[in-house]
Amino acid sequence: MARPSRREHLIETAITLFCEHGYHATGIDMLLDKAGVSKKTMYQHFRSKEELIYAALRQYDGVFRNNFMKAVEAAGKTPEEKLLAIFDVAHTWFNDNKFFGCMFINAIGEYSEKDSPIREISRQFKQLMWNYVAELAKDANVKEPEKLANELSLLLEGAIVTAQVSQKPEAAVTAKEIGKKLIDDAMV
Amino acid sequence: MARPSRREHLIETAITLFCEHGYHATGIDMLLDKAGVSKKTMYQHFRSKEELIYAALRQYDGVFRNNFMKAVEAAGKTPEEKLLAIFDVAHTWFNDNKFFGCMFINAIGEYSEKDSPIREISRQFKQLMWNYVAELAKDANVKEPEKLANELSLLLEGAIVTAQVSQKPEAAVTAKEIGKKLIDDAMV
DNA sequence: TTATAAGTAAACAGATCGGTTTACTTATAA
DNA sequence: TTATAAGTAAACCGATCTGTTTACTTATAA
Repeated sequence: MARPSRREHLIETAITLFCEHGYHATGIDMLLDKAGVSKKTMYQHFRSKEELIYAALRQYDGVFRNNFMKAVEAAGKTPEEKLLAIFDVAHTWFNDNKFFGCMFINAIGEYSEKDSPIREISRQFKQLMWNYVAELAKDANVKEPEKLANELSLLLEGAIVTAQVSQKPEAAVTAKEIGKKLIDDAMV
Repeated sequence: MARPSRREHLIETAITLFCEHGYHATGIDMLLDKAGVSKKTMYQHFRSKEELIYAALRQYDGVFRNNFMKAVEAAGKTPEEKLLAIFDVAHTWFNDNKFFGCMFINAIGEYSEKDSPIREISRQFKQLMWNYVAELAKDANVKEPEKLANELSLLLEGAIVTAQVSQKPEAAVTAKEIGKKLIDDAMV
């Protein structure tokens, strides 16, 4: 038994290393050493490194969005508050010393082939995040919820990259201020 | 002679490949094959692959900012127009079929060590871009030019990543609309 | 008890990595 | 003409890459 545990642990380790060092730079040997799992076991669970990358991205997709949404719901009561809380949650994220930017943005940088499954997963993740923002916007009864979702999503991306590249976690505050203006403008 | 030509050509090739495939995924052999330059010659010009990466980033830093600023100046007369033109220039960039996101953002994703020279060059590039936006903002006599520079820079980052990951070059339009609001609000 | 499934450690494979060296070929300028 | 600098092609190096295989060790459940 103990089957789910091994697989899970490999994915967890993979997420950690891919986040910090990137995908090509993370070797299988290093990963297995860190995970304390033998090579045979890994290749029993995943057919290739790419399969492990897919699994890691898929797992992270679910976990991240779940945590993110929970944190947003916890931080705001009304839909408007929740929309703004997005940036507070992001701020907390940026200040984590294990913050290395968005795993999916980083993945796209290393896999540029247009039909790559890795790109597809990343695109889907962003779509699902957008869906969530759009839902909140609809709940808030704003004029054009999808437009507002576009705007707030773009602000979030900008904050993530600014926090990552320019080492400015306070980019979340800038994004929040802009977001507040846009939400106010969009309120009926 | 012909010395500058070889070095330049290696850097040009490096920029192209690093942009499209990333840094770790681009092997020296592949690069040299594409450049039509022998290995010995390359290692005569650059002490290591990392040195070539530095040189490529530095070159791209200069060229990109020069082209970007020229395009912005050409597209707008008044400082306000120029501030908005940033997003038009970005839009054109996003629609280039050789658009693979920002070279520096992608670099950060592969090199996470805090004191890495690659990170430093990338941080500097973003700083210099910010400086330019801040200059334009000052010329436009807005209330808080540096705050506006923070905001517009963040919007630009957001647009770049959205165009790259979600394959939506029209993110530039979204960013421009938000930018217009912020500029208008900041006008004295 | 014993068959089975899942694990480990480690050798191995072939390719590729970054980087060096050797032998030969230009081109140029004194 | 000839010394020099810069180039090429290709062999070579040790390390590392992804992935496979072998031999042995658990743990579990019939």
